[in-house]
Amino acid sequence: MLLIHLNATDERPIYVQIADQVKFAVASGVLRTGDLAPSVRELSKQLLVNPNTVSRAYRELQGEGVLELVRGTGLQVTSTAPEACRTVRRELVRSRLRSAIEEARRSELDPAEIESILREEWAKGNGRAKPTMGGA
Amino acid sequence: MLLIHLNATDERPIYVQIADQVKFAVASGVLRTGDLAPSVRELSKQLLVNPNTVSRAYRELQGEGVLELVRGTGLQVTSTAPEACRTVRRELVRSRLRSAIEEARRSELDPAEIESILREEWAKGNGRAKPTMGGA
Amino acid sequence: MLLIHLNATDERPIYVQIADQVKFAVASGVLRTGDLAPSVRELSKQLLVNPNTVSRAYRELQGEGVLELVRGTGLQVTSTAPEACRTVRRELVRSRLRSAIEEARRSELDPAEIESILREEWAKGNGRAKPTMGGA
Amino acid sequence: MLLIHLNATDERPIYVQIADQVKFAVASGVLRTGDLAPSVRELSKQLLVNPNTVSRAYRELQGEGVLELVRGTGLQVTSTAPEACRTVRRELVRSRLRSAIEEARRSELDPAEIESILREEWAKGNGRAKPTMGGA
DNA sequence: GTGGTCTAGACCACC
DNA sequence: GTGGTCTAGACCACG
Repeated sequence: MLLIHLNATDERPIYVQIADQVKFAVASGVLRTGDLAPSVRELSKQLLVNPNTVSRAYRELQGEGVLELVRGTGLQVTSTAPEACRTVRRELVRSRLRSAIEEARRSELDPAEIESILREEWAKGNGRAKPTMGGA
Repeated sequence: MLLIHLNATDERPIYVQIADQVKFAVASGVLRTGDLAPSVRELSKQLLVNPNTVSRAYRELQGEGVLELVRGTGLQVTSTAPEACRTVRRELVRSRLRSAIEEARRSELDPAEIESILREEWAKGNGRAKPTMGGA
Repeated sequence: MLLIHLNATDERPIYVQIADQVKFAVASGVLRTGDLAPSVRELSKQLLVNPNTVSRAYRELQGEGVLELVRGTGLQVTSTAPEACRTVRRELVRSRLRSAIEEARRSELDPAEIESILREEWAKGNGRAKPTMGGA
Repeated sequence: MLLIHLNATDERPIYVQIADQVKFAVASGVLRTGDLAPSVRELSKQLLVNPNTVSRAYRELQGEGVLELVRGTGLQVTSTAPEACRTVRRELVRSRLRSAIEEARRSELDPAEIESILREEWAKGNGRAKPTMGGA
């Protein structure tokens, strides 16, 4: 079962958050070609969100060729989706990181300080096995 | 004289961009306690923006205690602003970076790959004088 | 349904009157946590006021944590609002009374006379059920 | 020498605060018929206020017959001023108290609570010799 | 349907 | 000159 977590403080539209997470699920193999996405009703109930919102997320995903409608059955992950989502995922991640970094630069905060923040935040979520960034 | 530059591609509202840049100016000492912010009319002319929009930015800044109204004179940088703006700036930068990094993790992209993206993007904007991140 | 009454003779801006009355409504339980404030358009129609004016009142209320935006739905009374509004109301009332009294004192009018004015004005609006102030 | 104290948090225009306090000074005998009001320059220096502001206060006072221009000398307290100011003072005090009380009522705060606030605030500034309000 | 943003322009009070 | 308030109305994103 697909787990999607909405972040109320996230300023991005809910439907974008949903669509992105579906893409992530496809990229990481949680959803595979031929799998059905959760029904609009089910997911909307689970997320306590208006069905229109889920619907819109799915519409976007159809537009991007990630899901396709199989009449009488539901929305199925396409055969091209996994590959595409892996690429998309990389670019999504990159673009968000880039824009955050760019904005940090625009703030005219001391670059050294930005870098130290970056290191701290990156280190935070890493188990002791992965403290590579920043080295020594 | 305070230089503010609007970025049309920036998705944030104009008034937020203005307010943030004023805060950054205060944080970096370009505007000091007691200085007057550029007048609403002047700044609106300079930015080719409606006076109401500038006004709104300034109102937010009053609400945050960065500016205070001196009747008939203009909006003055408060005595508490510089310190506050420095903190705010740091936290603003940190929180944006953090949320981008958190989402990257949620994407279940290989952490090593995230780290490499991070390094690349950070390196991009740095002159050759500052290639420290990532170390040796 | 929330009843708001604008007072043309009141020197305070319309948007402040609206915001205050919403706070009072929350304080007195007419609006409860989770309730939606009247929509901007609806209230603006009811009060014969520009939607922007209502909007501004609501924006202040968001800034004070009384209302929060539920995207596509409306503005909801927050969980912390009722308690906060009760406190705010009390302090608002107190501070207005205090400053009026302080100024009365600064006028060097005979204190006995001030007190008699106070009693008169307080008595004015009280039904016969509440003539307690000033004792006997 | 006339002591005037401006209250920055007071929302009333500065010129009104000045004019009112001059009237209070006349009412209480600090300034008497024939006395000269402090010069515009002197008072503006003392209050750290724009001379125009003092000027405007004096203009109002001339309009109300409290001061009159004696050419080459300054602004003199008129013969009718003391009597007039005593009346005006009473009405000023009353009207501010009244409007504060009216607003308290509009807040729908429990009247008993308003009354208790009123008593507290009134008691605050009274020496032990004058705890009359509210009786026992 | 909801609110948010922005423009244009009027009017006012204050200094 | 300064900012504040308000109106009128357009456009957009979200649900």
